[in-house]
Parts: sequence; C-alpha cells; structure tokens
Amino acid sequence: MLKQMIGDESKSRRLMSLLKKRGFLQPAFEAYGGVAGLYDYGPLGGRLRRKVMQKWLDHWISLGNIVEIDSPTITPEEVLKASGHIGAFNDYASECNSCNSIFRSDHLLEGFHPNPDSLEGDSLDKELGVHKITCPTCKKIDWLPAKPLNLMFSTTIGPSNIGRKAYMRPETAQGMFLQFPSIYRHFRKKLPFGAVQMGKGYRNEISPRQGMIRLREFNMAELEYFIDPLMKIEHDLGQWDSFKLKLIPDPEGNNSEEVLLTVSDAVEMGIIRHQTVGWFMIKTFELMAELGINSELIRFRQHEGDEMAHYATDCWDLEIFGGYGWIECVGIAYRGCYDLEAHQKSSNSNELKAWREFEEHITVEKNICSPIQSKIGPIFKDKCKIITDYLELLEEIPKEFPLKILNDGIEYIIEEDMVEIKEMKITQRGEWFTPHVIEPAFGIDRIIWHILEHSHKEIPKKDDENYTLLGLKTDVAPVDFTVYPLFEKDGMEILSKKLVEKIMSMKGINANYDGSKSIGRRYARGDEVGVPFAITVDHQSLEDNTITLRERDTQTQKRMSIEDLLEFVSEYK
RNA sequence: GCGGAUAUGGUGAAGUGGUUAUCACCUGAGGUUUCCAACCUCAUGUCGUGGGUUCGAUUCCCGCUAUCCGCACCA
Repeated sequence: MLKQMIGDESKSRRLMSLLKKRGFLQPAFEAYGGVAGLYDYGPLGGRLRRKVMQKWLDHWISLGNIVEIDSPTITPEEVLKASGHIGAFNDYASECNSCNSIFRSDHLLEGFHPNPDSLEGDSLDKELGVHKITCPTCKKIDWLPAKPLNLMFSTTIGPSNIGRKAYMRPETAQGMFLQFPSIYRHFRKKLPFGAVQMGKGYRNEISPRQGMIRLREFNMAELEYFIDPLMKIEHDLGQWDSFKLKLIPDPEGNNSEEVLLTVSDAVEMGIIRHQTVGWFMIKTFELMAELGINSELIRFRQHEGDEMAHYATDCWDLEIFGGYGWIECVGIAYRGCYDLEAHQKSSNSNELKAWREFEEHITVEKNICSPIQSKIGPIFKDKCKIITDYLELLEEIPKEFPLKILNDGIEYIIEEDMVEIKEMKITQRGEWFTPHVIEPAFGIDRIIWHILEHSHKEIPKKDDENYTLLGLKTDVAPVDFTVYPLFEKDGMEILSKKLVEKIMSMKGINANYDGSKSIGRRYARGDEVGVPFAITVDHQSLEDNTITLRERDTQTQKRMSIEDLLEFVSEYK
C-alpha cells in the first residue's frame, strides 16, 4: 500500500517538476543543453543539502571519538592503484562488430576462465577467440578489441606533457586512510576512533539514468572507524531492542528471505558478523529516520560473496524504497585491514599502523653474538655489513670458532676474538598491527532524493486538484518559518518584516516573508516546499502583540504572544 | 553504447510550411479581500541545439545534446 504510493512513477515525475519549479533541483548546465548525470541544487535544495549534511555530521561527531577531516578530490594515480580502484574501476568492454552490442569482457568469459577479471586487453581478446564466445545479442563471433572502461575522470597535475597522472576521487575514503597517522596522534594513539569526510566523489558512468540516483559527480559522506581486531568492543545493542530491522542476509545463500530481527539478535545469530558493524547499522537506521526517511521503507541487504567490493569482508547495504524501487543509499562495510595495508606496501610508509600494548609484558633473555667493530673493521673493510647482518640473524651462539660464512662465493672467516657474547634482556611491551576498518559510506544525493520522495504528499481536495505538501522534518527543512501579514497594509506588513528580521538574527534559523496573494495560497506555497511553521500577523496582532502559529502537518493554528513565539523559535529544533 | 519514444514560457500542456504561436497554473504590479490555492485589471516570459530542403521551417529531413522506456553497464 505504502510501497505502491511511494513507487508511483507519475508521482515521481510530478515531484521532479515541483522540485525544479521551486528551486530544489534541476539538471545542470541546461542553457548549454545539459549534461547527463550532473545536477544543480537550487536556492532551497542548496540549503536542504547543507542541513542534511550538517545533521549527518552532528550525528557522528556527537559520538565523541569521531573527527572531521578533508582531503583533495584530485588524487594521484598511485593512491588509487594501491587502493585497488584502478582495476576495479577499469573494466574492459568488448564490442560486437556485427551488431554493435557492448558487453563487459570478463562477463562474457564467465565460466570459461577461472578468473576473467584479472585479464588485460590482449589476453581477453585471445580468450574470447579461444573459447569461441558468441555475441549474446546476434550470436556471431566478431569482437572488436577490448577497450578499458575507465569509470574515473582522469586529469593531470601540472602541465599535461610533464604532469603527474591523477584522477578525480571515486570515494572520499582514501583521504582518511592516508591521514591515519595524524588522526592516530590526535586521539593519543588510542583505538577505536573514527574520521569522517564529506565531499564530492566522481564516477564517469557510462550511462547515468534515474535522475538523482546515478550521478557523475555526487555528494558522499564517509566514516572510517578504526578498530583493533583483537580488542573486544561491547556496544549496548540492547537499547534498540524495540526496533526490528528488515534484513536480507546472504541473498545467494540459504537464508535469502527477508527477516525481521533486532540488532542484538542478528549479531547473536551471526547474521551480522561483527558487533560494531551491527552497531553502525542501527545508528545509521536511526539517522535515516531522523532525516525523514520512512523507516518502513528501509532494509538492509547483505552482499553476497562475489558482489562484495574488492576490499570488503562483510558488507551490508542500506536500501531505501522509492519511485525507482529499492536503491542502495548507504554501504556499511567491514574492510578489514585491506586499505591501510595496501598503502603501507605501496608507499613504504610504516606510519599506517597502531601499537597494541600487551597486558603482560613479555621478557625474553637471550644471548647474542655481537661483532666488535674495532676488530672486524680493519679486516673486512667495506664487507663489514655482511658480517654484522649475519651475526644479527643468528638464532644461537655458534659452538665453534672460527666461523666460516659464505657470501656471494666469497668465504669470510670470523675468529673468536672478533665477537663478544652478550647477555640481553629483551622486553616486549606490545606490538605493531594494522587496524581494521569499518566504513559506513553514504550517498547523500540518493538520501536527499528519498527524503523528498517520502515527504512528498498529495492530498486529494474537494475539487479536481491535489494539495501538495512536503512533510520535511524541521531538522532539514530549508525554510523554518514564513511570516505572513494577513494583508499588506495598516502596519501588518511592518510588524511582519520586523518579526522576520528578529527570527533571522537567531543562529541557524531561516525565515521568509511572504505578502502577496491570498493567505490560503501563501500557506499552500509554504507547505509545498515544506516550511514547518507559518506565522500570521493579523489586525489583532497590531492591538495586542499576538500572532497565530500554524503547523504545517496539522494545519492547526494557535494564537500566542510575540514574546512566547520568540521563545518557541529560540528553542526550535 | 544500442533500439524505441520525446524535446513548445518557471511548471503542465495545445497547435501550425506563411502576418504578431495558444491555454492553464505560476511569477510580478495594482485593486479587492478579516485565515487555508477566491476574484478583477495589467504585465513579464517559450518553439533544446547545429545543419539541410524551401521564397519562407517551431512544423519536413539529418547530425548533436538532453529526457523517458527497454537492453547493456553500474554503487
């Protein structure tokens, strides 16, 4: 029922017209014909976006161990090679010369090659020939050479002939991984902690469709939560036992049915494999509801093995139902140590680790055989290092001297007086390890779209027309109050403008003045863009300093003094 | 990228090989109006883009761009 209402396609179209008409959203660069996959947020949309992002930020920052960082969108190629995006976002496509159909080359080879994803252009062409793969559309074998489908926007840092190859980031996460050392110091080297980043991400989609759902440039908000995999973190999941989440575990596995479970049960049963993942799922669910997403229309879908992105070991998508069906709007992934380790290897940095102090320090007593530099120096000269390295690696003290070492075909003889047997006490207080990461990644534009869809109400009126209303939550509504003089005369307009000024001077609160056309129409105008409260100044206001406050959702009005109103406004939210 | 459909004020639509392109809503100004899209007068604003055919193209043809639907692709 609800799904039918929300899923109505023509309703989505009417919403899009409304959003364009009233300055929420519109295709970008329309004067130049527009560009698919690029959208503008207008005067109201811009503020809506800002408020959604602020709410998102507040939600996570308030946890206390989360900080916000920011990093560039232009990203050197090496970073994305290390992260695995070059490869994962660089698939090959083969075109059929006969009917011009295009397919992912590796998908064509599915079942004919153990790991078609790993193949490059030439070998893909060879394999297509060897296995006599026919075109799924026209059944012919006439493939053009496979071409890389690069889904990242490429650019050059510096003049293009000598510059460094770079891409516009496809996600914000890498910036946070590379800032790990600084965040680690900020938190005084104590896990767990997290960092968030909000910003633009870019994917050069082959064919963006579905309006705001698949964009080429989009607003992302990601959180990287760094944990010690050996440290037991206890979250109080029981506090959410009154909510049941709609889960679709392991769609390919045995339990692909939708199940309703509390978070704590799902974690207990092992359906959600990690407690912290479960905790982020419920925190995310909570945030979505606060933003105005209908919680009946939210579900979590677990990634099946081969769908999982190249880094994830457990991944849940939060999907929201709207006019386009179930759409993934948040991905919550347990990324293990993949990213930090990949950057360690590729950059040779040893700062992407954390220190784990042992509960009990381990002391090992050991005898070592240490070279006496003043003796071996004059004898071995520049070959000294070979001797030192060898002795350092010795597990036990040699039983006999002289000791013969063979290196590079040359024999070195170490006499007993060249070394000193030392007794060492080595205390191991802890160890270095690579933290694991849990990443909730949000597609802000998709969320905004669904906030708008879920709040878009069309109420049948007595006559033919519908009454259109955006039931936006006060937290995200672009305009908080509109002040209406009942008529623009007798001083009502002056008092109204004064009120607007007063309200606007309060921090973070936005008020509009609207004095044209009949009062009913003005209420309708406000309702249409989701203004939660209307303040009306009438003749009585001029006499006794009272106004009426009208609530958008109930259309009920209350008369109150301006003093009480201003107090209400100041406590608003 | 392929196939199909579409592109007319801010929105939604009508229409035409020929003088000044139509309507509703919206928007603005004035009037009227004592609380839920009322009314009156006036005003602003449109044929996606490039080319072709033609004396003349918003209309016919072709390319491009965009949108929608299917295929493919994709977080």
